[in-house]
Amino acid sequence: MHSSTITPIVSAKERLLASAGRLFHEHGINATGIDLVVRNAGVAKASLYNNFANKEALVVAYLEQELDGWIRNAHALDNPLSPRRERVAALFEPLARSVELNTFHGCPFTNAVIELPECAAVRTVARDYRAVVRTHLANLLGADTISTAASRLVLLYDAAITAAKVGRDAALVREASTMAQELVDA
Amino acid sequence: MHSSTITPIVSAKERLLASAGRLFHEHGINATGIDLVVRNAGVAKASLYNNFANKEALVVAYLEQELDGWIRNAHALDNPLSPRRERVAALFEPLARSVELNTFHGCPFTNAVIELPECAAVRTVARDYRAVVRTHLANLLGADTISTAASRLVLLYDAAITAAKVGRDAALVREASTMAQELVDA
DNA sequence: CACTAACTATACCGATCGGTCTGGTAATAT
DNA sequence: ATATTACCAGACCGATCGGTATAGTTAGTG
Repeated sequence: MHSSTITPIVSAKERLLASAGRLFHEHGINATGIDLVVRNAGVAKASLYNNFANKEALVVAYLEQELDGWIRNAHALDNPLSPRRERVAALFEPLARSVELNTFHGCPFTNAVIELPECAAVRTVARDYRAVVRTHLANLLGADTISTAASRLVLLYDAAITAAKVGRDAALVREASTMAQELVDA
Repeated sequence: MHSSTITPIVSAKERLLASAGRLFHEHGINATGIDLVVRNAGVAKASLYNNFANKEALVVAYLEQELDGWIRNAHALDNPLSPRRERVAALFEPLARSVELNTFHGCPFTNAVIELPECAAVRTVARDYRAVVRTHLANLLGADTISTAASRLVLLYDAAITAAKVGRDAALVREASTMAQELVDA
């Protein structure tokens, strides 16, 4: 097989995921109807249901895409040769910036858990995401990582996101960054 | 005037707010339809629209009620004569407990901001809430409060809530509590 | 060529949403 | 006695939701 059909330059599935990624993240999952996702993707409604069982499956695929994006972004921002405090700052500073630009729409996983509190599949991806963040932050601390320190970094990252989303306070985000930097330097 | 009508033991408005408080908080705002709120309150639908302009007004009233509740609860938990670290613990520990009991449904204000991201009135109450929390935590730090320390306590409280809601991790909530206790003791 | 597979376009479905309207009851105020 | 006020019960409305069905198009494959 390996892509037997040439089909459009990008497949309907890819267009749908791109559309869902934009709309779900910017306007929320419940506020984004299937029809809008389809129209925005420039795709037929049937193509959605050929590629995804239902809206929930699309949401899960969207979240998995976001998780993948988080990982790639975190690696792109990270320079393992830099001092630890700079590696921390590189992770937090874009958050503060997007608050200032009013482009921050919250953590996709937190948002999804709150919007669909009874959806087990959403909780699963959210759990995966949190494990990934924890691992990334632990690596950043180095081989001598104490479990407690990694937990504290996770908490500060959580805090920064809430300060950004609900508080819309870039200074508060930077204060969280400062705390995290103090932590990794200790 | 001052309560000229004796009417039912509790007014329709009170019953509606009690119903909305339970349902919005436990199942989410968007997932809770008007009809359910009305039925659960044991009240006529018209009574809802006699007391509130629309669902959004009911949501705002619900949030104002939650803010009032937060303040009263915070004062009830707080003993100004206790050491600072104990006063901090008293605020965080119930959070950890409710995670263990699986009764934690998240911060009503954060949830509302995420569920209704374009509702200005919701953002206003959320802002009020955050100001109240900050003031309470600053008082807890004492008269010699540095602004930075109060910000850090706010961040740790935000962190504990996310750890509780998304992570469902009571240990993580207690780690946030420990960080906050270290902060107020310094 | 015939076949299949992915796709588009759109009509349609039942359910549910927020909100309105009608009509009736009970108690207070004048 | 009569208005007024607060309430209840429930039919009803248009809009929108997630999801299905129909029918036709396009392009690569044996």
